[in-house]
Amino acid sequence: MNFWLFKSEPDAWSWDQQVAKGAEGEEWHGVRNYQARNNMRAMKIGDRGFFYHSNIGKEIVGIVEVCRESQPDSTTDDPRWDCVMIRAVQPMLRPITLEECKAIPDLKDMVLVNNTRLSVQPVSAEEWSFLCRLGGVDP
DNA sequence: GCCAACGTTGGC
DNA sequence: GCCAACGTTGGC
Repeated sequence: MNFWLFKSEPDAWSWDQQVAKGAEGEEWHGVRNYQARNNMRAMKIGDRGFFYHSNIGKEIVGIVEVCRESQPDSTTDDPRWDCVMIRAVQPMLRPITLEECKAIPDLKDMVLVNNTRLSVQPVSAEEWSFLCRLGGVDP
């Protein structure tokens, strides 16, 4: 299984909205960046990811699961763009801020810390378990 | 609101 | 294929 991180501005799409979608999940549409798209294309059903609030909060707030593999993005006719569907699994018991991640030596290589602009990014297994422990949830 | 980092576009 | 101009993201 691989691990990922999905960024969203809570003004546009928040964790609460994601939770409200329930087990059905929601398309992670609107991504118009090749790197982010390629990351989604690499995802398998059951892969897990962190849900991160950018701009407001700047923290990891929950855990999601890929529930449909990459398919054409329904919000565009442009065939270049597709996206996965994700569903909320559980909230972080304790959200983890970007500030915190930056201060932790074990996380110094995290994409979140080093490439602020990539909206869908990989997370290593080590980073995943570390952050889950920190956030009070099961890896 | 500003600006750094980065991606994309388009002229040559 | 290079690179300047421009647009966007997202932290601060």
